[in-house]
Amino acid sequence: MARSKQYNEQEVLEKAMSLFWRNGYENTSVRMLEKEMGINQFSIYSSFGSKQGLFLESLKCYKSKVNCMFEKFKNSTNGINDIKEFFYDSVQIPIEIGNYKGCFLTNTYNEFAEAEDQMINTQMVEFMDGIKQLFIEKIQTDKSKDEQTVLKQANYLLLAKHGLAAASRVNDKQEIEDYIELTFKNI
Amino acid sequence: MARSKQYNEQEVLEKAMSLFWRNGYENTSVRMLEKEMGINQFSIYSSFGSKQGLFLESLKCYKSKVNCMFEKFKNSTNGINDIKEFFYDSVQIPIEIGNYKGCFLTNTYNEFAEAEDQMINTQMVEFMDGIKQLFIEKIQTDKSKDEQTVLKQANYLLLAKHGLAAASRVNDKQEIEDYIELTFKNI
DNA sequence: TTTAATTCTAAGCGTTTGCTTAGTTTTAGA
DNA sequence: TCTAAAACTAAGCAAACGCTTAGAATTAAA
Repeated sequence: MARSKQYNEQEVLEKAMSLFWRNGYENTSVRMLEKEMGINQFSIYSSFGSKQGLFLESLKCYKSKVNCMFEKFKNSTNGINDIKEFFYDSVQIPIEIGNYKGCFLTNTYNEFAEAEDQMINTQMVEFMDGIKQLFIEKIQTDKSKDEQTVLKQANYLLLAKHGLAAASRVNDKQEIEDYIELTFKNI
Repeated sequence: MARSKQYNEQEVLEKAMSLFWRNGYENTSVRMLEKEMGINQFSIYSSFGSKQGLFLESLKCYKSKVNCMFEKFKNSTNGINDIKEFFYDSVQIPIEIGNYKGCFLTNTYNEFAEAEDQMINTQMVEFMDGIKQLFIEKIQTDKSKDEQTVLKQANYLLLAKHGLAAASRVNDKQEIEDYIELTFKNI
């Protein structure tokens, strides 16, 4: 009936993700994506609809890659210590996946912090709220803490996690480790 | 001999600064600057040379605006407590100056974190190194701390300050306050 | 009042952006 | 083998980008 695709959508999507991860959304042009993905603009648009569509798929692709980390985090039962482990993982795992610095999701959160893109903003807020909720649950396992303390600490750790993701793009391993250790001394 | 300028360079520079502050470098076009500054592109280029030249002047302009905060920080003599006060000021002062969220310099640091712009990168590294050095001096006023502890804590606070600046663009006053208080709890 | 230096306006330069489309090639079913 | 649907190539679209320039308007010194 018809010709079949000469590329694998998952494969080219991973290449797109890697490029978006390195450069961010605005600093990645469709021409750059063509080269990285090894397919023509027509193919990009027929498979993913638009640059934004491709970006959203790239975010999903990244999420599934780091999902094991979230699962480990959810399923552990050591309260605050799980959060600390999660901090270490969230620096290490992205390096293992793509050898790129920083978390693709948090980089995106920063890039779109005050932009008006509704689709991407929704994804980001969901992501951050999800993490915050997990933090709250972990902190609550210490029954001696009242509700206000739990919320304050969850909020503190969320901002610290956010700062960590920014730092992991620039700072070295030792600096990152010192930062995490001192962050949890305050809890 | 010749016609005189119909605008004040300092006045239009402050308007440019305000626009760059709100939108960042890449998301501010020369057309937008024209409107905000109220002068023609020709005038922008004859006064500031290039978009980058105008941006560098805007950074300088911002620096001079927040200089009082740095002076207060340098001249205080309460060690760690000065740093905490500096954290509070660095959230509050930018709001007082321009009613915009976040620190223009740190926003810029983030935007150019992995860019190749030499001029702007130099300015940013200088800025961050300056703050780090001040942190070290403040922490050293506690003679009980050995050199390694001083450096670790300085590094920790620098990353925290960085995270704070990002957070101040998004989070509310109470969240910011909780964050600062917990950051200094065990220092 | 003339003159020449400078500022101003506004059009337009070449390049890059995201995206589309005309036209060719491939390929599975009739 | 023929046909039609899908995938491909490559050229090109309008808009926006940073920046320049031709020419008119202004103004202080001669």
